Amino acid sequence: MTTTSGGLREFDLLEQTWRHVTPDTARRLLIAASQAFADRGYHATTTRDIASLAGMSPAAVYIHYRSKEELLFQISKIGHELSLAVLTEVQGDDPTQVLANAVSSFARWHAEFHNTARVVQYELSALTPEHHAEVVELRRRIEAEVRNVIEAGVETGEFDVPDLRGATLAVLSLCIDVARWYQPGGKRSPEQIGDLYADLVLRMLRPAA
Amino acid sequence: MTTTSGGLREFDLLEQTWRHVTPDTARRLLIAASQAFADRGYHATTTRDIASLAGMSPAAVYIHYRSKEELLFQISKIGHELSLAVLTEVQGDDPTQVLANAVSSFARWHAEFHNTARVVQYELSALTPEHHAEVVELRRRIEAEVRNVIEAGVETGEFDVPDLRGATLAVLSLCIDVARWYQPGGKRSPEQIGDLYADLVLRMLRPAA
DNA sequence: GAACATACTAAGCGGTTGCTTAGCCCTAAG
DNA sequence: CTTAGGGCTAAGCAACCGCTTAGTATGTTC
Repeated sequence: MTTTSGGLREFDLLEQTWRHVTPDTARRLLIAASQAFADRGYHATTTRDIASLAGMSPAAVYIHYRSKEELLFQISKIGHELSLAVLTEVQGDDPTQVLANAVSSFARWHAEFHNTARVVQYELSALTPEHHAEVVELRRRIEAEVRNVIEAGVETGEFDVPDLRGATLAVLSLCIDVARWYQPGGKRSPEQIGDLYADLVLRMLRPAA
Repeated sequence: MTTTSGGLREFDLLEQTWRHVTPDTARRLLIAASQAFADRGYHATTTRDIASLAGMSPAAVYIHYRSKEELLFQISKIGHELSLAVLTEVQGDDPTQVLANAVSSFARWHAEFHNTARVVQYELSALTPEHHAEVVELRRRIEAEVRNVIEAGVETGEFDVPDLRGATLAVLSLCIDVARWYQPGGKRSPEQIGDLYADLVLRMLRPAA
């Protein structure tokens, strides 16, 4: 049973994202770090902030993670994998349905899990070159997933796009940017944002009259 | 005469944005700061980085600016004003033309001046509450400018949108996110991005067949 | 040429950073 | 009861942070 209180609801969503991380203390540190990184940014967050949010001493961080950057990498990697999974799990009878579900789910994910999404989308440059490369490969697969759905719709004649890669870029960009402007207390729920965006994207790709 | 070399071309664009700032040294510091803030982020940039990029000693910063945050505020304020001006200067015979020009120019600005645009879009939370409020007012005017154009098109029947504020949000979001993914060496020029996006947005808002 | 103003630098201050060290507490096997 | 080991903390280290102070070089005014 989840509560409806703002702060606790936020915490529940973070718990949901990181539920597979063990042991318990390592998970609490990841949750604290993703909260802090999303709120203040990676560089503005101190290891003392993270430890304090997790209710521990500053030194406790280094029992479970080698460095502050390793904490960022875990969040970024798992976050990318989750957002990719959201896309690969999408179903539908035809490209129109599949794309509508993909956009709806992907945009909704960036709203609902905007904390994780912000770290995923805006802290790439703080990763070490090796970790950055690993994450870029996941991003390539996310882009390919969306491009393939649009391409399938072009082949059936359901979509009409002048520039496949350009359209893919725009669709992804639209969904990703939700993480920037979304606010939990706002007038649109994550579900409503997903519906709105699925509709707008289908309008954008439909053939002319 | 501008050079075609990457690094110098970038510097020319920054010069163009800040050409009204005087004295000379204050402008050089602003250019250095916007370069560094865009590349590494505000919090990851030190005042020594900025001074060094401007070819001066760390103390020189404080002759022209009260603090590092004041440097950020100047960049953010002027940047917001410039991007608002891009929208207000747009012309056209009908809402369709005006919106196409607005989207084309606004998206193009976020590509061409992606350095400034990144500071404008991603460092809001590093401003003091007073400076933040001042900049939020400019953002409100930017949103209103786009919303009014779309509304005008809905009234003439040129556009068909199920949700005016939702459509405005999506159009703005699309253009703003250009600053995140644009890379100077990429295969699309700022002009091409502007054209692509104007086309996609008009497709999104056109009435059904 | 004396007096002043402006633009800058060298040096450094107090505080904070990521991270380490040394040791304590608790559990559990021998 | 002893001993070993993992999880944690108190204390602190070296480096770095934003910013200040004291002083120097240069040009201008009378």
